[in-house]
Amino acid sequence: MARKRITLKDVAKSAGVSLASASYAINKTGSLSEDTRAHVLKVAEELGYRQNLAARAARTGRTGAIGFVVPDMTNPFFPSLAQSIVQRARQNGYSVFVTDTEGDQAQEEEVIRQLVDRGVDGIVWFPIKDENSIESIAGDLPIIVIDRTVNGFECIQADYAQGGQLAANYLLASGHDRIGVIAGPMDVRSMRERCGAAIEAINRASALAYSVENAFSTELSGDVASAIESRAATAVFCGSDLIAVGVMGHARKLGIAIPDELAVVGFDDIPWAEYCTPALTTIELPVDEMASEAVDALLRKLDGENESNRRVVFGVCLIERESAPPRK
Amino acid sequence: MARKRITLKDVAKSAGVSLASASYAINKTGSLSEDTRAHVLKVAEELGYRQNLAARAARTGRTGAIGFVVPDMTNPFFPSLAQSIVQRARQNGYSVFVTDTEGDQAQEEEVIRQLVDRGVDGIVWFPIKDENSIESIAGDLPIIVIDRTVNGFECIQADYAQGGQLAANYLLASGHDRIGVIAGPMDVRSMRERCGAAIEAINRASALAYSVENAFSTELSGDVASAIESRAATAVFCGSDLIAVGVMGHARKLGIAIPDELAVVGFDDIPWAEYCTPALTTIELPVDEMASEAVDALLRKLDGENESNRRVVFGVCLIERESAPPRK
DNA sequence: TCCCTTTCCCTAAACGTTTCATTTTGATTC
DNA sequence: GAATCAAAATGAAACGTTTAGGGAAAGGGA
Repeated sequence: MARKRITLKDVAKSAGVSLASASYAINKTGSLSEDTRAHVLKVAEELGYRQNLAARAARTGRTGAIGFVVPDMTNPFFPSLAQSIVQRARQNGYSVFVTDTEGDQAQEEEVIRQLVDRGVDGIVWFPIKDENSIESIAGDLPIIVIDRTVNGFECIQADYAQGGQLAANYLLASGHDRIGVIAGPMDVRSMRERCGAAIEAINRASALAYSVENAFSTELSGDVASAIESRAATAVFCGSDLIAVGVMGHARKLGIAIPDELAVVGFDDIPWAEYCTPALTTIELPVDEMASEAVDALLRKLDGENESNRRVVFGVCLIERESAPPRK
Repeated sequence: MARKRITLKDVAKSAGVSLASASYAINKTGSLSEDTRAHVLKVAEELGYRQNLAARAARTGRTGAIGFVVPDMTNPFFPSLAQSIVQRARQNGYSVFVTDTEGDQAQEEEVIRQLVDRGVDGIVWFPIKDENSIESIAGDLPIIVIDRTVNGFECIQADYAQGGQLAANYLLASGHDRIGVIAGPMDVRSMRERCGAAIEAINRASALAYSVENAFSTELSGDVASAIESRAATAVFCGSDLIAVGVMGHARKLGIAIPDELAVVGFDDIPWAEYCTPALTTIELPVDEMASEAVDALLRKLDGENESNRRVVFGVCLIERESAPPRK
């Protein structure tokens, strides 16, 4: 059953050429006549030859694998991000090691170190925190940062500030004049940007009812809960959809009608936003594009292009659903 | 900046021993005195030596990597499954290539072939279909099947029939005597099992109102929509949570109150089930345990244990939430 | 005829490991 | 002091590739 693996040597012998020629033929490198190339390829095909990528990696120092490091796979961002990254990488002949760091920075370091050991050619990294220094472990390995901001690396992001503005302006235009902001953790930069922009816009209209902070979770802190109970706002902008879901749940428990008594706008457009009751109005990020760009940027870097410290920002848009209808 | 990578040769030289001894020391194999072993390890540490796993793989034929093949990453199953698999693998020194086949069997073959080329030591496979034959491409590579049933491989599953029964009995015990079943695609075995068991139990109580089929999706087919509109049932069991969400949405649109006029039970306990409105009563599968067992089984196989064609079945349980309260 | 290019192919070294087979070491026994 | 033996250490081959450098054959110009 387990017949021996066909090696390049077998192909070469069977085709009556040298090992080198066989290699050139397979890799379409070197100078070979069309005839021999075709002949070798045909023989390889017949024999069912498959490259041994481990050996190749040993020789070339390039594994054709990249790493994807993510703080938490259950982050609703993750699936579509991962899907796009894996697909895009595969189209270019790369495979992807996916690793979860459980939101723990020690594990994050460890994971990256392991990837380096494995000899990945590069990493797409969704860091836990914005500030970070992993040069010591990653050396000069090409790394692309996604969603967060880390100095010294190319960063792929969405225009969070634009998102906050969009949401705020939308609520203002709908006639709300008492608007609350329920932010996520303000130590992550993208959160500061989205909520900062929202608060600024709302403030300019003198419509800010309150501004509180919550974890990236549907569980609400006491502050947030009492802000809602106060009914000081007729609309809220939430720093993430998860929070928005929590807010809607709590409001329902209090008998506050959504959207009539409280309009809710989220951020991220996670897959379930569409299926909440009421369906969540939210800011959509072009996750697929971001993922593809991350891979593309990484591959470019692998090909030696040096455009370090670039920061690519993708535009976002507002998805109107039921939790915050267009006109009040 | 990019100082040369430290190789085992450097360590050996610096420690004043042969390459072989260095290797033995690092791998804790061979016969070495405790003294030299410790000394080599110390030197390696000082120099910051890191094994080149690609080279090692070339020599040993084992890469320390496994593949995880999944039909669709946006399947709500996926994140927790992936998380557990990746974690468990990492604890045992393995890294995981994650790949999405986009529900396409041609791609599935292609993906598996690529993994084989990469020299993965084994694969955890969530197949698209139950019947399947990939021996030709996978050869004698250790493979564990998860969730589906494929002959010739060890399969890790949940007790779907038990789940169907639980749901049916729960609804019957709650006093329902006209119960509908909205199945998912019946060409997947686990769906046949869960719905078959449910229908049987309901039939025994002569309470079956209707039984229709839908895709794995929140979009409802015409059949399903009209079944709901007919109001022939006071409760439905849905073959998957996604379908249940779709049903609840449609019912709401028709003004059918949930759970009062229509109780709904789902299957899978996807992450959002808890946050639906009303929160979805559903069957929970022990996803983490299944994932861990899959990895463990694979690792056992890699260690030469031969318990092929085993079928491991995990028990499930019913989670009571609001969409189908305990007593009517 | 001689020499120079070009085209094609080959030999052999290298990548960083592991591991087999062998040699060295040093203690123990006669 | 020689012989024996296990333990410890080593030399070198192997894994399946890639690739630099060289050389033979073929063609062309003088």
